[in-house]
Amino acid sequence: MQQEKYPSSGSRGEQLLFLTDDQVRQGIELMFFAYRAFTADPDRILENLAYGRAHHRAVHFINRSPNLTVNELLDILGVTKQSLNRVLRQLMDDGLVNSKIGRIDRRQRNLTLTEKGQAFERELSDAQRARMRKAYSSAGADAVAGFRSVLQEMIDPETREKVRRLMEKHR
Amino acid sequence: MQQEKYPSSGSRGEQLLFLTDDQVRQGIELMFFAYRAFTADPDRILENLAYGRAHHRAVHFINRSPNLTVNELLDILGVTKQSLNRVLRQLMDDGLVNSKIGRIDRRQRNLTLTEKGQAFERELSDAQRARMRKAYSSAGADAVAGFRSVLQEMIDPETREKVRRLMEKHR
DNA sequence: CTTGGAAAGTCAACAAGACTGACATATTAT
DNA sequence: ATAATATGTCAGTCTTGTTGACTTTCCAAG
Repeated sequence: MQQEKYPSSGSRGEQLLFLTDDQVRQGIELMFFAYRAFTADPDRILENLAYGRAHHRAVHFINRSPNLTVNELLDILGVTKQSLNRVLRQLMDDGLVNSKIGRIDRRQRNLTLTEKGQAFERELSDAQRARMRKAYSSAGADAVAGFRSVLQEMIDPETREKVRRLMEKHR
Repeated sequence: MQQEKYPSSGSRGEQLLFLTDDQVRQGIELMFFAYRAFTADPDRILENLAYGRAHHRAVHFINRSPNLTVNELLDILGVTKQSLNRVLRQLMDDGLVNSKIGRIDRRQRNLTLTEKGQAFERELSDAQRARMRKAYSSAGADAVAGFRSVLQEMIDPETREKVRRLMEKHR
């Protein structure tokens, strides 16, 4: 969280300054504080509605990829079906999510948001996007490219690939 | 998670392209997946030891700022004292954390890690730092600067200032 | 010097959201 | 016909957060 210090020398050490334990530790702390800020706005909305982060995540990805199946959503979220089922049950009971039997494979359930669900999603993501957009524009386009690149590299290649495939499937 | 598309035109719209909803949504998803990856390595170690993320966080900040008080730690972590107390109790009972009565204000408790606690902290942070360092070196110094800058901007100014003060107090 | 309030600790009850394990049902694939 | 898959559900556990109530210790201002 401290101010970064750029040395003026042209030594080889300078090239790797961003890899010192101290720099890396600062990155770790930034991730902690930034993630908390990142979830703060939707959390505030959710706590008035008897929903939690789990509902937000489900709604986000159903909105993003309409008609995705339960298994695909499980894969994205990385939780157990029992855990997800509780959340989906509530969302369906409250009329935010629809579940249709699959056309091709009738065992599957294709999930979509109802209009009410879409409004809910928009309310949450508007709050979250506002913060993100502000951070983006304060930091500038080059910083955003760097931000994205470091986060990408942090994700395991298998996860990255798995998510990439799912995202393009539901174009 | 999709590939970024840079337009070749020089229009004014280009300047703000990275602020489209789609770009911002991709950033949001990156935060989600990257944070999960970010905590995965320490989580794996913790689950064999009957500890959780809360213990990791406490140990991290006690290591980072030896002799910080319970109140300061509460402020950093943003949880209730009851929640933190349970965690600290376990860590003290297990001989990882020491609590000394404050010199100036005897109501305060100054927290430090025992040698055992330091070893524990190192085990966890080595795992986490390895991923971070790898992401940093793959992405490069410029990307790291951008990464840090965007995360900084995402944090509320008050939090940023609060943490900055604490960090420099325990230099 | 007393008293008010801050810092810390503790107890109890509760909830969200994760987990495991077991089992049921429908449907598809072999 | 049988095996495997996709989904749903019941029951129980764990971590980590919450509130509320209460005590002890201690500093500082009246």
